[in-house]
Amino acid sequence: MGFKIATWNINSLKVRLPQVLDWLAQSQPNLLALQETKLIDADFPALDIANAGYQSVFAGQKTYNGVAILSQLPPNDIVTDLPGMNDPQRRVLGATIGNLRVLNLYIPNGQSVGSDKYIYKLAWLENLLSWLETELANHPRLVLLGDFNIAPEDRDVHDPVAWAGHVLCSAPERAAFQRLLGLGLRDAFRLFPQEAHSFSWWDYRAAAFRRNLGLRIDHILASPALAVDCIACWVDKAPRRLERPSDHAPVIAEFNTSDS
DNA sequence: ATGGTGGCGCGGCCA
Repeated sequence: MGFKIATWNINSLKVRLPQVLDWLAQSQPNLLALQETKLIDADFPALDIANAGYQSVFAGQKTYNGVAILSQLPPNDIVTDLPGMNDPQRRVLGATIGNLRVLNLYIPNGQSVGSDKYIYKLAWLENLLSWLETELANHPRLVLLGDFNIAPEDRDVHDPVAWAGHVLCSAPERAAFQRLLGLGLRDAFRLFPQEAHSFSWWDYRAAAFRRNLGLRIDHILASPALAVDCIACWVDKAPRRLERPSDHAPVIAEFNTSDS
């Protein structure tokens, strides 16, 4: 038997909880990483999620950010910060689940190239890269997943000319993504043939989803020892079609269970 | 059209 892991920026878990519960029931992932929960921990709907068969671990804050991992097996060795960053923003959640090290990330958006938030994003990525060297050394079977707020290549962008050099597509952001791949991580989505114009996020404005004007910024990266077991990866666009959707769709990766 | 929509929370920030 294999297993499925997923990531979904749900842009408020309070609003989207019914959609998350429906999606869990239909898709039956072994693990779902959420970003932008926008809930303090005291308000996290752990009971509703437990009734759906999933344990929860979460690092929340009011109004902005917030990450959570829902899993069928218990999470251990939980981490909620990048080492060396004293950051009140809740964007990181690491846990060991079964024989898998899971790092759920809500990478900063960056707002616009050159802004303070963009500088923060690049510094954040530097800290992430340093941390990952240690994490990968300690955990051969590691998955890094979440909202990266980076479209790695032009084929991940509906209009690469219009987006050229802009935030989410700029050269320093893409270089940071390539350095993640340089650590041996594999972009699960690109391990397989995919339809052209495959995206994971569409702006709420200008009927972007209907016109498929999107970006692929939500990713599942697998360490070498895990990537060899990956058998599929896809975007599930169905939740983006619902009434009052998140602006992101879930991304799912499926793996064969390793013998070793 | 230098805009547009959505969440939070009630004015303005963030995406």
